[in-house]
Parts: sequence; structure tokens; C-alpha cells
Amino acid sequence: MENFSEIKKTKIFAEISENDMQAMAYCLKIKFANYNKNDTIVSQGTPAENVYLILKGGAKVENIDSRGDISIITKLKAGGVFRIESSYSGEEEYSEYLIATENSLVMIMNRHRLINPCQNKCKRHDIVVKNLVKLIVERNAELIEKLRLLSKKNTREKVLAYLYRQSSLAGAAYFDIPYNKTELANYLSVDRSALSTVLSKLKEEGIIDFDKKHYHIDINKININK
Amino acid sequence: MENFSEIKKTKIFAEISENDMQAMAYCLKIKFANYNKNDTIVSQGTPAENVYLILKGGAKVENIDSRGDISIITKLKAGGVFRIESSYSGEEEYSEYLIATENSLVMIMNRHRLINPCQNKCKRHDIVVKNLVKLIVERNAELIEKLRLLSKKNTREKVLAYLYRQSSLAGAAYFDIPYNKTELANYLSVDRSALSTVLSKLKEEGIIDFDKKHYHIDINKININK
DNA sequence: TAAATTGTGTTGTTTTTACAACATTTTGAG
DNA sequence: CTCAAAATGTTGTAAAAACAACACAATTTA
Repeated sequence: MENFSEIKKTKIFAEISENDMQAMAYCLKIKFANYNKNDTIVSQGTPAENVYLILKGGAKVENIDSRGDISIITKLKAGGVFRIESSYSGEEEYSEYLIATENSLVMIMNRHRLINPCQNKCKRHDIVVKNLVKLIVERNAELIEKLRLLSKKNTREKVLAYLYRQSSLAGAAYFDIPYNKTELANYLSVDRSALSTVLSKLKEEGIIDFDKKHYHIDINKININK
Repeated sequence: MENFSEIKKTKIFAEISENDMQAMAYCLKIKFANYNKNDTIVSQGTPAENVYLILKGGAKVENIDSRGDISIITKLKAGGVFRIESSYSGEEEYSEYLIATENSLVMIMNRHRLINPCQNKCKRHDIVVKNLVKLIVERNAELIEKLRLLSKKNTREKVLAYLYRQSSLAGAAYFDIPYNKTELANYLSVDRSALSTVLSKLKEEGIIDFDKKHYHIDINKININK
């Protein structure tokens, strides 16, 4: 099957055989599309019909509010799914937009079919639904984590909480983050130059160090200069 | 069955008959507990084993960070479920705590049993699991909504976005919110007195009006004085 | 590789916030 | 109903953030 080598690497279809995937393709109204870097894959406000699975490349999910402020919701790598929760929700239009951050291959599936695939109650559908729910719950945990960040009352706390978290996830004091400074500012919902100032201050204090997207955090110093 | 009249009012067990509920009680290790106002129902940091369904009364979900700052996550009414997503996630301990805001009756269920109830693959379990997923997705939408609020860059925008949303949900320019001023400040992660100042200013400008938990918002004026 | 675009750090100014302290008002318990 | 506790609005001050403008560095792309 077309692109199956990528499909089987994703969490949502991990345990599905090529034959089963073939069978589901029609059922889920699967389509494939290629996008160039910076292409808009989904616009904010368009009717929510599909779920988008990144097979190759990467994309970022953003939201623009009535004031024109952009807020980065998250970044998706291969295997990531855009609006996965929309499969179960009744949302009528996408409240976010999706932009390719690299040249990408995307698999597009009908969101209704995904949870109620077809008449044949075959086992593969159960697996997909179960994986889907697992992904939604993971997304939920991510959202809670981000809420915890944004609840911090100043930029310094936000940055430290974010970096500490990334360090924990990486299991090391040295780690890479997926955002450049401008994007990090958007992600944390703070002004870019203010973020830059805070980062410089933290570096000067020896609490963190960074170069490009590569960071180091000295955990022992976090609580000392609070 | 004990408390069945309350149970059948909840979204999660809505379509379940009394007999089926009876049968599930053992399976889900159901227990009931009464709490007085301000009682702690679940402490932050305790091992995550159960899911808590409010049958009567109400409760609030809060989080306290390492700095001691309290942040109100949400308020639950009858039918609300605490840590519903924990049933599917691998979290080891509760990262939030739950406090009764009124005298409350709570149903406690084993989180693992809830999604993998028992050997008998009876239909009622499917229904519960489906409802569970629906609730998780709703929770997901709530989280996204709150993220949108906290992404606003100042208190005024946060307040207006919050009130506008509540007004939309109520379908009216006059509406009640579940929070008093102190709680609203925690919910929006801003200083209470700063919130008070902003609210007073908005009232003075004629954009909003309020008394206790009752609010009015003049939608036409929101974008004019931005 | 050169030119254009994007990213980054810095600085000064203005606005907003947090913080603290206080006087009232409201609420709730006994 | 009374009294203590909690909530609320206000104010002044200090800290922090947003904003804007700029120089330079890094990255793209033609």
C-alpha cells in the first residue's frame, strides 16, 4: 500500500497490518497530500471534516485571535495528528490552523469514519479507536501541562518551568527544544524581546545556557534565586 | 440501588439501567462518600487509583505549585468527574486536588476497572466507555478554551474573553458565573486586586456591569475601546 | 555566492501587573 | 442576631511586561 512504511510508524496505526490498512483506506476516505514548507495545510475557520496525520515532515498548530495575536499551540512531528479530538467533538470549524514547517506528507482521514468506520465490526477498527482515545488522552495531558505553564505569573517562571519540563522529558540537563526564540515567545504567550531579556538574565546568572535550540539547565540553581 | 436517582442523572451513566448499574457496582469497585463543605476529597500527590463522580453538591479542582500559588482549574457540579482522563493515562499520582464547595455526595470508582470493567463483554460497559471518551473530549475542549484565555496578554483581555465566552454559553448578555472575585482571579491566574481594578475600570467604561456573581456584558462595546 | 529575509539581543519608554496595606461590606457560624 | 472571618474595592509603589526601534547574525533562496 502507498506510504504504508510511514503509516505503520505512527501510534494510531501501529498494530495495523498492510492488508487491514488497505481495507480501511476506503472506509476512512483516506487521501494523501504533499505540502511545501510554510504551506497552509488547514486554515482557521474552515469546516471541520477531517483529521490530519503527519506522515513525513512536520507542522505547527497556531491560533490567531481577534486582536491579531498569534499563539503557537504545538508542533507536530511525523505521527502527530491535527485536531484528533475533533473526531469525537461536535466542533463545526477548525479553531486553529496548521502550517507545514518542512516539506511534508500528510494523510487525511474523514473524522466521522474514524470513530464509526464501517458496518463490518472488524477488530482493526477497535484497535484504531483505542489508539485514538489514547492519543486524545495524551493530548489532554499536554494541554494540562501547558496550562500549568501559562498559569505562572511571570515570564521567568514560565521559561524555567518550560525548560525544566523539557529537561525532565529528555532525562538530561542538556536538551533540544522544537522552538526558536520567536516561536518560544509565542508558545509561552509572552513578548519576544521580553523573553530574550529574561533568557539573557538567566544565562548571566548561570542558571541556564543555550545556543540556538540547544539548552542546558542547572537544576540545583533553580530554587536558589527565586 | 443506593443513590441510583442521582447516578442516572449523570452523563456517564445516563443510559444505564438500575439493574445494569447494580451489576457494575462490584465491577467498578464503587464506593460512596459524603463530604462537608471545604472538606478535601482528594489531596494533591496521592496515588491515582480512582475517578470521582460528584452525585450531589459541587467541588473545585485546584493546583498548588512549588511557589505556593493556587490556581483554580475548574469547578465541578453534580455529574462532574474528577480526573476523568486519568482512567486512560498512566499518571501515578494526582497533580491536582479536589475540595467540596458544598456538602456533597461523591461516587468513587476504580479507574482501571472503568475502562476494562470485567470479563463479561456486556453492552453496558461499551456504553460507559463511550460516554467516558465523550467526557474526556469535552474536557479537552474546556482545556483548549482556558488556554485561549490564558494566552491573552493582559488582564483586561482575559476578563473580557472570559465574560464574553460565559455570555455566549448562557446565550444572553446577563449571566452568572461560578466564581467569586477571588476565585476568578485564581482561575485567570492574575492578582486579585489587579483584577478588581480592571473590573472597576470596565464597569466605569460601561462595558460590563456586575453584582456578586451576576454579570452583564455589552458586546457592542467590546471592540471599540480596545 | 550575493542579496533578501528572518531571527536575535539590547535598550529606552510606557503600560500593566504584582504586591502590600487598608477600610468596608458581605457572609456564615453559632 | 451577633461576631468573626472572608471577600471586595481602592490606592500607592515597585517590579515586570509590552512595545518599538535598532544593529547585527544567521539562514534562505534566487
